[in-house]
Amino acid sequence: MKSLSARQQRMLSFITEFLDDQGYPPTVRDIQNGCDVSSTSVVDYNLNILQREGHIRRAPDVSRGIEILDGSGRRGNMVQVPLMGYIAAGEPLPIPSSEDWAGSEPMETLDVAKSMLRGEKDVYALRVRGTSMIDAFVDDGDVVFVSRTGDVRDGDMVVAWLTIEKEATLKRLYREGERVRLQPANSQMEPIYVDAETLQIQGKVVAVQRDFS
Amino acid sequence: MKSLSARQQRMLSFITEFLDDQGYPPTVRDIQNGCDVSSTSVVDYNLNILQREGHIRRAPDVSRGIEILDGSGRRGNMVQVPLMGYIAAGEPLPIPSSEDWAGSEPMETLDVAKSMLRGEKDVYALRVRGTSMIDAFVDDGDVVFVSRTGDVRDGDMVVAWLTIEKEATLKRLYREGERVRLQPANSQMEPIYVDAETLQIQGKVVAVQRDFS
DNA sequence: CCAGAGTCAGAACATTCGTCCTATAGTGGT
DNA sequence: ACCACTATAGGACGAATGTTCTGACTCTGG
Repeated sequence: MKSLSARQQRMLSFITEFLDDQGYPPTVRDIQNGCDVSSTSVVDYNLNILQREGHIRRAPDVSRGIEILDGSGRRGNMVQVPLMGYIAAGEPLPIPSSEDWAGSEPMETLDVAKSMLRGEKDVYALRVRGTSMIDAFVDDGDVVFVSRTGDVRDGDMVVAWLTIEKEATLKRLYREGERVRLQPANSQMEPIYVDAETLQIQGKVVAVQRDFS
Repeated sequence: MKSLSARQQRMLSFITEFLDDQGYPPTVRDIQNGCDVSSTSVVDYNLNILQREGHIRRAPDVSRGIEILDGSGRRGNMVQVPLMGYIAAGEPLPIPSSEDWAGSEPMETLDVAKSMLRGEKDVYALRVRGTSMIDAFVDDGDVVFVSRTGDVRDGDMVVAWLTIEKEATLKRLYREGERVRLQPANSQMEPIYVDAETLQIQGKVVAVQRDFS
């Protein structure tokens, strides 16, 4: 990939800014004016180079048919994740079944980059209340992102609901025959063992996020 | 704000999907075909309603001049944060001065939602190596987002470099006259006190993120 | 039943806009 | 000097596209 000329770099950043400002791409003549080019043919010429080098994609015969490929701040790279409620030891978990959730009212959502979700689908978020998740390095106020996927493998960090103790907790899960070993993320703490019957897995933890005010 | 007719809702979601797929907005005739409308004038008519109700913004006489206003998955809501390197106790910190950094090579970047950065500017990211940050609830492999802003107030979580011990650490900072109190986030651990001279503040911690593989 | 508002169809019109043709410099290689 | 290649201009053609005009259909309230 060759390096871009000054004019080409200027055009590329102009297109990006124009897109951020206006919400739609610029025309050839917009670029011509914005970058002090004296002819539309020069813009066309350099746009083709930008396309050849993989920076943009052009749709032929389509006005404003420019798509920016690099710089991943693109629209499709963001997802809105529903914040379903709180998770705390001793409190019942909001159990978001897919159907329930599809028809439910629009609730608070969090914007996150798709890359943060590791390609997991069907993700929701829970805010941690209290310091009961300390053994998973999760503090009061943190947000955990949970994937509802059924595919939970040994060693995954899961949201577990202990039906007897009536406690929600974040642990790494290992199936050991009849029983299940729940291993804290914090190596200084001991694992606990429970009967597989007394455990409900609410989902796999994909990411944790902590903000400071 | 009136509720939208079925056709208007269909048009709105069509525009959104078209934008995600193509990277640029649809034309009136694209919408006409995509939503099974028999005339461009009907599309124009309903687009004006969508604009009046605040869902889109139209630029007059501009092809594809449609900007989607609601739905926050918009391009401008994402930022690319440079991942500057590692932070670990005992290792020197990469010190990204603004000038240094502006001219430096393109490095790995992380996509994050703007909302996660709490409006902080001049943010970079560091990956935590080792378990030396446990007292800040930060584990090996976590990513911390740091704002280079000069505005650090008492109680803020900061990236501190102890020049004598040659250690990097994450602590809450309180200025107490000549000396500085560095308070771990973990309440079970004791604060440490250092001379203000032996401390370099590399920035304020804005957020922490942990991914599971 | 009628008036008026809201919605829709079809077509024509005037721009906007991508593309292409031609021409002029500059550069490096032979 | 000659040629190939790249970058730049100016302009013109034709397709793409927003806008507008006319007419019709439905529905509601009086």
